[in-house]
Amino acid sequence: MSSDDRELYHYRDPFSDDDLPFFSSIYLQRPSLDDYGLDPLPLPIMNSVDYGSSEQTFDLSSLPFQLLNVFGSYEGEKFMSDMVNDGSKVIETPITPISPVSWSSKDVEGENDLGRCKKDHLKPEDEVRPQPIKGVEDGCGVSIKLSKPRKKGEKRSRGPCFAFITVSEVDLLEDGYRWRKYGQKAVKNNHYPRNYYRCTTQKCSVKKRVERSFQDPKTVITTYEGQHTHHSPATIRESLQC
DNA sequence: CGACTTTGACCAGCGC
DNA sequence: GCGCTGGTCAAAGTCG
Repeated sequence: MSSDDRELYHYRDPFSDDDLPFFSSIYLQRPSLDDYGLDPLPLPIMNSVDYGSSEQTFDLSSLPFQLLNVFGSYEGEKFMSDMVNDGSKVIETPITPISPVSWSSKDVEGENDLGRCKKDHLKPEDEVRPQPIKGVEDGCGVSIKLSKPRKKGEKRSRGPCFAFITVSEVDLLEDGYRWRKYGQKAVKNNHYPRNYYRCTTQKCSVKKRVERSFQDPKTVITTYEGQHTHHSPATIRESLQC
């Protein structure tokens, strides 16, 4: 990726605190857009991941940064929202072939460069232009609708999860929630350990895994699992100030 | 002293 | 069944 591209994908001004309430040295990028032959396009803002049949939403708007790529799963099936916004349309890209196994650590294992992972999964003709799948544009942002029936004999999923890639100096991105580290594990094919965090709020079972890419140490892969049963403490703080 | 991190042990799933 | 690997637990240590 060229330096110009990196500049394009900076989350606003990385050296200004004005629009970065939690950190100032992080920018997001499409890690492998070039691999698809896609041109850089204006950034969309994702509002939420809608878990479809469960009628539950993970509020992405609570994250203090824009998401460019979201990788996730629901009921054991993967999706990738490779958001391409041409000003009027948002195209979402399924990860194909859809795996019957849940998107747990095994799926991330050895795929620290998720861009390469996607390329491996996609046939050359698929790389030319993503195939649209269900998507909703609500005027000010984007939601991902997920409603996938579980196949018979499918391994039980631990629940909806999604991951996104950031380029960051720090492993643990400040997302407004409080996390307690409960484990660290060396993972295969990566000399950087994987860290396990749990939301510290009582009765909230959200977990996240954070690992640094072996191939690009600047890249941090954060995987969220579950849904918060409460509002972000940071959001509460902000509302109190208003 | 409470909250949090560290880290070795344990367990389960999976492939062979 | 066995070994490998990832995920979690829990005791001990650290920090404010």
